[in-house]
Amino acid sequence: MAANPTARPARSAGRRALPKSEATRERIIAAAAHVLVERGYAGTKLSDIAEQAGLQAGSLYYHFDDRDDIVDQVLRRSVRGILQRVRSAVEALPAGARSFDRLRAAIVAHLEVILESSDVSSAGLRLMSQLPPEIQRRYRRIQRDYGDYWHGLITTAQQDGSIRADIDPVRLRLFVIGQLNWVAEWPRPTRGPIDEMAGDALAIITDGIASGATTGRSE
Amino acid sequence: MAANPTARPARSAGRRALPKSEATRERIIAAAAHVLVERGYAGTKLSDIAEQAGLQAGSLYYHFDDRDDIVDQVLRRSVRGILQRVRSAVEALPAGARSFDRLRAAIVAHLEVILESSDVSSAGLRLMSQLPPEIQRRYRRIQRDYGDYWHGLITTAQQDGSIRADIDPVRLRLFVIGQLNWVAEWPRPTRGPIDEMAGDALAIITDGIASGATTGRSE
DNA sequence: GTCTATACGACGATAGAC
DNA sequence: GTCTATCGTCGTATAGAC
Repeated sequence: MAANPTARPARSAGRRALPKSEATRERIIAAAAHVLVERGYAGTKLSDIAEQAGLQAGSLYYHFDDRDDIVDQVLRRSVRGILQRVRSAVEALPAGARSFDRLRAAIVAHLEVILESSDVSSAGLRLMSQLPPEIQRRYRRIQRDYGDYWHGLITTAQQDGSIRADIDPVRLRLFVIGQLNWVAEWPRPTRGPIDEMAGDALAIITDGIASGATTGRSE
Repeated sequence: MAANPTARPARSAGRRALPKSEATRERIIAAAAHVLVERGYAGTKLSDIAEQAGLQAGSLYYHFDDRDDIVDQVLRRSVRGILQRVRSAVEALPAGARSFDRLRAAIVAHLEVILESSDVSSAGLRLMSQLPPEIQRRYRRIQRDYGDYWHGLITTAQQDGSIRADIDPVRLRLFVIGQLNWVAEWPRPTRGPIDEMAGDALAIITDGIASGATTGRSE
């Protein structure tokens, strides 16, 4: 609504052809994600975003319509980014990979994203509940896509018998993803190297915490 | 700091002897918890709390010093309540209960609290990250007690071999509790009856999602 | 594109009537 | 105890200089 960049960057040959402002736009989004995760939706002030991005509060309005517009962009990239990462991790597997391994790859990828860029990516996961209904609506659509993707992985694995089928696939998914998502809330000191964390998570999720046979599933 | 109830309620015989105002104080705390969970820390306005509690914003100051005082009370009760519930659930077991069963009882109790009073109880769990450092500090002490209690349950079970010992007890705890905590974020429709939810959670946590032997722990 | 200055509204907190 | 003002502060958003 504000910007009207009549001309794209003069030379598109260089290395990437970034419209001059597009770059700071990204900086702002990254900054906003950081503040959002730390302060929550309502606690995110434009002045904080601006400071984090290295400019003045008023300048934000050159790049975005208003506060919610910024939030919107963050959320959109958040889940979209995770979906891409997870999907490409799964598709990177050899052609005939077993459904169980595809699920494992998804689990690891999901956790990796959270641990790596805990800002931009995990923002969407944690803010959902406190968002104003309107934003929540728009955003839920994107998140549903992600849920659907997982749903496919899980039901497939259940059908070919590689994972237990006695639990509703939706709940199973929510329990598993939830366990991973909560890692974003862990105090930094308790976290370990990504590969260790992934290994532990996988071990618990696939095999459980019971040692060997002690189980006792029937109660 | 404001109130100075010179006289306790005249008759203490009745049924409970509630200092007249003590009752509304509780209403306010419950209301605040509700708003906090829905809007986040910064998004919680006094006017919302007041409305939810059935009085005017200004009236809140008769019962509390300021906004943060209210938040403080909510958080304090939140984790304190969960600890009590979980502890009493564990202690309700027969004297010589196996460590594994004690852990199971804790898992179920923790989940139950979240599912029942998703407001007051889960408030503390979800707000931690977005709280201003000062409040966070005071509050972390209480939460540490809760973590310690779990730590005891887990290390004991690891030592007597009833649960796997190849995963750091702290991480094991965080993964398990995290999985349960995230249930508070589930959309209502996806949740089921408490006992079903508890059964599923227990099954996944203890036995994992892999079907029988397919495991593949080594990678 | 980014700045400074400012208008405007919203919310926390206080004062005093009832 | 709870209400109805009201003040002061802070944050969003706009305007206009650079």
